[in-house]
Amino acid sequence: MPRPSPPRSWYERDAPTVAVDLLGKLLVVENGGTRASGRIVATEAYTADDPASHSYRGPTRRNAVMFGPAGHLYVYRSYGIHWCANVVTGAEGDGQAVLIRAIEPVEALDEMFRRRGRRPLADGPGKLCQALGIDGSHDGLDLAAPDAAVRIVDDGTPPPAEPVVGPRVGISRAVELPRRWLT
DNA sequence: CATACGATTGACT
DNA sequence: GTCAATCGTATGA
Repeated sequence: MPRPSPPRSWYERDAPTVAVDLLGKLLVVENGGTRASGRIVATEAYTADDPASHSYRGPTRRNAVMFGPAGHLYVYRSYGIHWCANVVTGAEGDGQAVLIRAIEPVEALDEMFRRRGRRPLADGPGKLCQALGIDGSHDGLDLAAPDAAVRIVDDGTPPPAEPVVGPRVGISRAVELPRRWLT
């Protein structure tokens, strides 16, 4: 039997460590009676000492969840248009999170296409939130709760033996920091 | 109060 | 390759 959902302590490690361990896990969302999921294939770690991180300048109303306990979902609006989902990591008050950058669709592909209206389905942080139906109402959700609408699931698929460290994208500061991982 | 801008995406040259 | 969409947030007057 796969371990359905990692315990909170799994999320309480540093963001770069959790970012690598998230690769290969399933991101599962239950919405209006339907269950959609995808395998996480790209992540990026953000810490408070990173000028590109929302937490760099301390807690604000938007990033409050980042400074809360690990294992919660930090969802923010990007460019006034898209939603992006992060997993909060580290100790409470650290301001760490891992951005889910891409998934490979696994369950409910038709539902994803219905939500997206086009392909590709989920190869970017905004696209995967649209495909899975993640929005601002999920901000602060506890991923470690057994009955949570959004969960991280370990289905036994091993993580990549050697995750690739890729260049950071979509940001204008600290582009050189090796914090983005791909399978 | 004013305003510049973004952890993106999609359309277009 | 370039660029607009679109609006909440952060920052400074």
